[in-house]
Amino acid sequence: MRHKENLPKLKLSAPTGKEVAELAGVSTATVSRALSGSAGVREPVRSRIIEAARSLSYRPNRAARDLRVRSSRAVGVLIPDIENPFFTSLVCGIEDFLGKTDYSLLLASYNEDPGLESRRLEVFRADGVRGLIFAASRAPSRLYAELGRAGMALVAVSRDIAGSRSDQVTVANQEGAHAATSHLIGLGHKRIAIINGPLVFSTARDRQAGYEDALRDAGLTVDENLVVHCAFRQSEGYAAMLQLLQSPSPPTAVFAGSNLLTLGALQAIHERQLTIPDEIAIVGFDEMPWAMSLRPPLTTVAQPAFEVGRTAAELLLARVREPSLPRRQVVLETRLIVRSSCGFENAKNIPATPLKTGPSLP
Amino acid sequence: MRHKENLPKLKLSAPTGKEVAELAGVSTATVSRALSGSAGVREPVRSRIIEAARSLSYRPNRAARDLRVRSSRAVGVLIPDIENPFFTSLVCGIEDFLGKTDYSLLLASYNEDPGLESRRLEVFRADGVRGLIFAASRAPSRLYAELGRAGMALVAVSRDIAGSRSDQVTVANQEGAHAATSHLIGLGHKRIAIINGPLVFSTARDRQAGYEDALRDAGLTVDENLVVHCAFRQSEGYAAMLQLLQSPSPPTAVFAGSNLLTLGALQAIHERQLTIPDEIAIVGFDEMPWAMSLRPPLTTVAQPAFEVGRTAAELLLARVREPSLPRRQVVLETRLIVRSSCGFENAKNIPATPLKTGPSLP
DNA sequence: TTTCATAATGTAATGGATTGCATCGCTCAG
DNA sequence: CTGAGCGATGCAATCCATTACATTATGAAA
Repeated sequence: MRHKENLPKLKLSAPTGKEVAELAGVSTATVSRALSGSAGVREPVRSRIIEAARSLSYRPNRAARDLRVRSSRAVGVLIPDIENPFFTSLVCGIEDFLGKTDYSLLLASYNEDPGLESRRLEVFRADGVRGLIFAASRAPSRLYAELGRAGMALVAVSRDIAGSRSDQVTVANQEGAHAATSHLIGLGHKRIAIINGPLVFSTARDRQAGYEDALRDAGLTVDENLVVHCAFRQSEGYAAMLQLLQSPSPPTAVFAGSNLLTLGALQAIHERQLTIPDEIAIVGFDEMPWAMSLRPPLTTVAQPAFEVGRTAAELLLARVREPSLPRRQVVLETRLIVRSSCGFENAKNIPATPLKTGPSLP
Repeated sequence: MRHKENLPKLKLSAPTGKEVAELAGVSTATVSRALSGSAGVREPVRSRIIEAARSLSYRPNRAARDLRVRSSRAVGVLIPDIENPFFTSLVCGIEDFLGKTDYSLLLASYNEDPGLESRRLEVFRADGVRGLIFAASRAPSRLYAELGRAGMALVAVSRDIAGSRSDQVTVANQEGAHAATSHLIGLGHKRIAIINGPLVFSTARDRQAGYEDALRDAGLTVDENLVVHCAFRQSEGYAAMLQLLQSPSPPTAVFAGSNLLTLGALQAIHERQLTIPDEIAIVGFDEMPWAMSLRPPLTTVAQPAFEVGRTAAELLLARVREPSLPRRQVVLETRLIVRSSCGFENAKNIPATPLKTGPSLP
C-alpha cells in the first residue's frame, strides 16, 4: 500500500473556482478576476488567491469558460493530407505559433475527399472553434462561406479559393515555377515537360503559368504533348512520367508540380533505369528534408511551408481579436534550390524569386 | 445582390436546442433524447425533431455538453516532433480512427523538450481532454502519472515508459533490429556499425538488443568502436556516421536506428562519395515513402506507424468507455523491406519478424 | 470628521445541453 | 368501465466560469 493513498482522500475531479474562493476566503468573482489578470483586485487578496489556486493546482474549466464566453480557445486546422510533408511542415508552423498563446490546435485531415471535408467542417463548427485555417479541396464546401458569414475567423492557406473573402497565405507559385523552368532552359533544355496537378487548384494554375511564361520568355513554344495533368498523388506522378517517357519524342527534362508528383516521377525514371541528369533532368516543386539525400541531390523549388503556417496562425489570431480588419493576402516567396538533378552549368546560379510579401490588396 | 441574402434574416449565432424544440413543438429534454438516439421518444415526435434539427442545421453546443457531462469529446495527442514522418503517420492513423467517431483530435508537439512537454500536458488537462495518446520524452513528466491517477485515459505509443501503468502500443523493435542486422550478416558483413538513439528510450534499447543479439547469434562480437549513440536527429546521425567513417578500421555496413539517423548517415556517406552498397551498406529503421526513390533504394525495417496510431486510438476509446479494463500492451510487428542498399544476395529473402500482437499481460 | 468619488468585492444571472424526477396519457387486465 | 402500470414527455436543477450590476470599503478633500 503506497503512502500517498492514505492521504486526505484522493480527489478525482478537478478543483473548481469555488474551492479556490473558499480557500482564499473570497468570492468566485474575485477569483476569476484575479486569475484572469484583469485589474480590480488589491494586493493582499490577489496573491492569496493565486497561492490558493496554485496549491490546489486549479485550472479554470474550459467548457464552462467557453460556454459563457461563447467561443472556444481552439483553432481548427483542416488539411487535405497529413502525410504530405508540405502540410506537415505547415501544421508545424501553426503549432509553433499557437504554442506561445493559450489556443489549442484541433487538427483534421480530409484526404482530398470533399465529402469528408464537409463533415470535418461540421464538426469544427459544433466544436465552436474560434477560427479556422484550411486548405480547401477541389470542390470547396459551401460551408466555408457560411462559416465566414457566421463570423468565424478564416484563413486559407496554400490554395487560393476563388470568390473567397477570407484572409490568405499563399506562396509565389508562378515565380517559383518560372525560376525552375528557366533553370532548365538555361542548361540548354528545349523539350521540357511538366507534370502538374489539376488546374482547378490555384497552385497548379499558377505553376502552370510560370512554366509557360518561362518557355515563352525564352522563345520556346508550349508543346501540349509535354504537359500532363493528374491528381496530386505519387502513383499518378509515376503514371504521368511513364507516359511522357513512352512518347515518340520524350522530354529531356521535367518539372514536377509537387513533392508527391516528384516522387512518382522519380520512381518511373529509376524503374526505366534512366540516369539523372544525363538522360533526363528533373526539378521538383516543394523542398523535402531528404532532397539532399537523393542520388543525385534533387533541385527543388522550396516553399516556406513552416512560415506559411506561422503566418496563417498569426493572421488568424489577429482577426479573432479584430474581426473588422481589412482582408489580407500574404504571398511568401519561393526559392530555387539548385542541387544536381538538372546537371551542372557554369555556376549560373538562378537568384531567388523577388520577394513579394506582406499585405496586398485583392 | 444574391437571392439568399434577402431571406428571413441572417442568423449569426448557431441554433440552440431550444429553437429546435420550439420548431418541433416539444421540450428541450425531448430534443436532447431524440438526437442522442436514446430510447424513449416515440415515432411521430422523433422524426419531427430530427427534421427540425436538420432544417436549422442544428449541432449541440460542445461546450455546454462537455460542461454538463463533465468531460470533453476531444482526445489529446502529444508527440515529440511533428515533422518526423513516423509520428506523422502515427497521427494519421489516430485521425483516421477518430474521424469515424465523434471525437476530435487536439494535437501538440513538444519538440523533444521535456519542459515544453509538461506545459503542453497542462494545457491538455485544462482543456479537459477525455484521453491522451502520447510518446513521452527522455524525462517523462510526472504529470503522466498524475493524470492517470486522476482518471484520465492514457495510451503510450512507440516509447515504453518504465513503471507506467497506462495502455501501450509499441512495435517489435528488437525483432526488427535483429532482422536488419542478420540481413547484413547474411550478406557477409563482419564489421557492422550501429548508429542509435540514447538508451534512455525503450526504442533505442530494444533496437540495440536486437543488434547485439544478432551479432552474437552469428558468433560475432560487439565492437564498442562500432556503436555510436546520439540524439534522434539528422545532424547527429550525420556526425555519427562521419565519426565511424574516420575511424582506423571503418565498418563495411551500418544499421541506423531511426529515419532521421538514416538520413544523416546517408548525407555523410554521400558527402564522402562512398558508393552504396559496395563501399558501405546501410539499413535503416523506419520505412519512409521515398525510401524506394533513393539511389539505391533503401533497405529498411518498416514500422506500421499508421497502424500504431489506429490501434492506440482504439484502445483509448475502449478505455474511456470502460475504465476498469485490465491494462493492455499491444506490440505490432515490424517488417524488413529488402531493397538494394545492402547489396544483392542470392535471393535469400529475410522473412518478416514473427507476428507478436494483441493484448498481453505486463 | 463627514462626504463623495472611486476602487474593490460580492451577488446573482447567464450560457446550452443533459438528466433525475414528476407528471401525463395510454393500454390492457380485471 | 376503471385502475394499475408503464412508457413518453416535460420541468427544473445542474455543470462552472464570467460579468453586469449592486454593494461595500477606501481614501481624499473639505
